[in-house]
Amino acid sequence: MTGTTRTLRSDARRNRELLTSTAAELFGERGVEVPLEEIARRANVGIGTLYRHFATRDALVEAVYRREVGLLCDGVDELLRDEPADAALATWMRRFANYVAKKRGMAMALKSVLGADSELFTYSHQRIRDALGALVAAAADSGQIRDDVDAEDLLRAMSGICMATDSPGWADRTARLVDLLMDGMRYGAPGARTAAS
Amino acid sequence: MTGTTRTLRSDARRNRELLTSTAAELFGERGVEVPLEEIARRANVGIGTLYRHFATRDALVEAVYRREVGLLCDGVDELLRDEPADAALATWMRRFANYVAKKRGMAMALKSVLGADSELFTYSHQRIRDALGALVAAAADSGQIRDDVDAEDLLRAMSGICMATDSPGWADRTARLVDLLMDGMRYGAPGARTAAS
DNA sequence: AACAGTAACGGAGGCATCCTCCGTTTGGCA
DNA sequence: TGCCAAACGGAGGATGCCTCCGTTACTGTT
Repeated sequence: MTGTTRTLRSDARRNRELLTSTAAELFGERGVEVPLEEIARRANVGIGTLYRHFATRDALVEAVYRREVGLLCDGVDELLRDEPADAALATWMRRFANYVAKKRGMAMALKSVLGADSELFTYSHQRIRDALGALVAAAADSGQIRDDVDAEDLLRAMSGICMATDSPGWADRTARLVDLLMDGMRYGAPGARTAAS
Repeated sequence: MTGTTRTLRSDARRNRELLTSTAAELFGERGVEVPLEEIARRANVGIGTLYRHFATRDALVEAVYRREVGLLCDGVDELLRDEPADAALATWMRRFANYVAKKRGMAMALKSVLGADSELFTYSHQRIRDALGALVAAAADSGQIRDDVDAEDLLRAMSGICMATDSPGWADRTARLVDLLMDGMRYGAPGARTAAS
């Protein structure tokens, strides 16, 4: 019924993927203004192919953005497999901060085109909130943090922390703030390990 | 000592002014993406002149932004001369909302280039806060609103109101909210006129 | 395995915009 | 009045955008 999902031919799917990942690289290296021709060249496809998949620059930026949010959020499972839940939570928060720092330019480019209330933002907010929610739940379940931490609140706090990722020394400041949050969440948790002291 | 203020030759000053006002017009009509050549043409100057005054598009956008903030804030005096202080305050808040609605694209363009913490934003925030402060003080002095209204708080409220200036019906909603704020400020004021009922 | 048929590809080329460069003009001072 | 640095204007080279159409190669069929 939805119909939209007409299966792509294999080469088309490959090229599309190739284009978004290449674009992600280049956007990261040199900002959203890189010539589309260069993206196509680096991905070893013709410029025509790029335009068929992404009719406008914004469409490409949007696709890249979606992909990045996806990668960030999909990382959660692996993280939870590899470290204790509280460490995983801390790692992910740091990763999130880095992500925001790197992608700022892209987010701005998007906003200027879509208006802050578009479906894309609702989607990515939800996506991120869920990832964070999973981490918080896991850490709370294992008793490593308190069980009254709300993911939405935590996300808001993170946004605040990430506001100033261009001022000098932001990396350190961010790290300290993340630690602070972690300590706050560990305080009074069943599993005891009350940080520092 | 500051040196920067080397006096411009009269024709240069005239052209510079002409360029910013023309650019303001065109940005308003068709967004920040208008060809620079067109701006130059409409201002009756050569493209070279435009580039001499504004080395990059961003420099021009910034100049226009500064100018607009200036105009908005300078309007306060006239407003206070022409209407009672509380009406002036209301008018200005409405004007502010309109301004934000119109200039959103421009602000976004700037942000994506400057980072949210640049001097420009500090400056314009201060400028706006002062304008609002003057209006609030005047209205409080004349007893038309309470005297415990903080301009900074009011500005924050306005920002909130202006967040959604692209959703349908924003104009009406904004007007109602401004009225609401005004009523709130009038409530319990010495000069009595407690709105509605 | 050979064969459509069609989805997808590639890139030349036309068009728009950017921005530099330099010959010409002009305001302002002595 | 005459000088000259400051300012002007716009031609043109460089770059990037995007369309269009001839070519390539998946995929389902016999």
